[in-house]
Amino acid sequence: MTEPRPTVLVIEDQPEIRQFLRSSLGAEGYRIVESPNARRGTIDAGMHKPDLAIVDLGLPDFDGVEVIRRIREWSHIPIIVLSARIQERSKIDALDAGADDYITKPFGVGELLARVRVALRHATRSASGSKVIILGPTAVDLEKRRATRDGNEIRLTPIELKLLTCLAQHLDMVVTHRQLLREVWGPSHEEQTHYLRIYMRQLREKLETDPVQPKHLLTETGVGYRLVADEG
Amino acid sequence: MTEPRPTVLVIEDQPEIRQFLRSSLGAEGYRIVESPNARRGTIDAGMHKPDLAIVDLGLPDFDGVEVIRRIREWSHIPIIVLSARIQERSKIDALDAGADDYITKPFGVGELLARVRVALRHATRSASGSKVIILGPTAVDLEKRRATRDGNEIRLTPIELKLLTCLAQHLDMVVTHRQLLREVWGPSHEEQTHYLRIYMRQLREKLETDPVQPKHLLTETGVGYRLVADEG
DNA sequence: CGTTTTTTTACGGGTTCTTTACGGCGGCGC
DNA sequence: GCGCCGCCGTAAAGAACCCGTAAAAAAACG
Repeated sequence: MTEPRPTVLVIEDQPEIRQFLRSSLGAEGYRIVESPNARRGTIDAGMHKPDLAIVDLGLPDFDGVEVIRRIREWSHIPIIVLSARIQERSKIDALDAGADDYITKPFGVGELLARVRVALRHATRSASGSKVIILGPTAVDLEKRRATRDGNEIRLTPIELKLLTCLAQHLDMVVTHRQLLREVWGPSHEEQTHYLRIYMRQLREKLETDPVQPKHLLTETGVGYRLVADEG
Repeated sequence: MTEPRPTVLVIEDQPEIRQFLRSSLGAEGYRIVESPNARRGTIDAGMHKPDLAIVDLGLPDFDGVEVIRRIREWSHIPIIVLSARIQERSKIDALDAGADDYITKPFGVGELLARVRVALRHATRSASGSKVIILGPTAVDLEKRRATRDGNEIRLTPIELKLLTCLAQHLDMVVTHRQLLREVWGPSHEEQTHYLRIYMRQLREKLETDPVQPKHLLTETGVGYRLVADEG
């Protein structure tokens, strides 16, 4: 809207993938800044102040997770992680470190652009929104701790609300199991992922039209959960 | 409106955020006073007598919650808390200490200005206008410390009135157990939640049409209570 | 001294949280 | 292809917690 050309920083060592990203994103009108390694990446992030960063995890000099940590020390821009299937573990580490989303190689143009759009939209939305999220027939006001469905009030327990808040703060983005458990139950319960299964079901029961095929409270197998809201 | 230029005190250590606040609020015509740390912040608050204070929780010298306590010792100006911590814990602490609102980083201009407006409006209203709350058949005038039901006066004990006032100051919002106990009985009685149960029942008996199914004095299980008034 | 108000004590019922158990689905190795 | 295993969803029951209610004792008040 107001921004004519969002700037995307790409931190990636493999030339072919850089080429691919450059042409895909360039065709959509994004301005691209490329960094071939982690060191340059952190520097370029500070210099160019991009609107979005795409970071490969397998970098030659040091780990992509470290790049994310350093960027997160001073900036809240959305970060999308690029990972091979083998790096399942470090993918989750990256999300825990502050990344917002991930794409598993190999990937296509469509998926890439979709996630980039979502990430940028999230940035502008979280910047200028009152904290009311619309999920189909239900609306949740996190400030007032109240939820309505088709106009009628529905009751949310403290834990349900904490979970929802945590997911809403990373709207449209992935939140890992560890993150959720740490925020809601505390660091000592980081391993008890079955809590999440139970409460996600309850939340779906209360919020979703069809709890069996959720449209908003989505599960990212092996990683965490994602809350997708409607346009306001 | 009547005030030409409300003064906003910003207590924040990070220069970028100070810059952001200065430009955002300055463009709206507010006068800005900036303090880089907690110590200066409490001093500046006393010197400049601002109409509103924005306080970061993560300050270098001592905690933002402490700043709030010190300001609250002598002033009732609205205080908005700024924090990167998502934890529910510090949020509750800040509100308990006397903060009025809470913004989680990152945030945008729109959200900031909206909250500032709300806070200032709240302040001028509670300062000037005679505050009368309508709860179905009963009306409560907090200024005159009187309540009527269907026109006849009903007697409220001092504690009942304090509780009602405390809830009314955060109309439509949840007030935590601790907050209520602290305001009414003092900090040393923060644990005795059974006081609340007893007095809430008494209040409902006097105010509600059907005390068993309250329409205005609502309980938020595990958190606190909420007062909902009718539209005026 | 009598009345009003506050504090103390006790109990029952309801909600919420935790624990435990089972079945389905998909990947992965054999 | 087949069975194993990890991950997820579902269900239900037990425990823990919170809330409302009642009533008596203590304190404050005039």
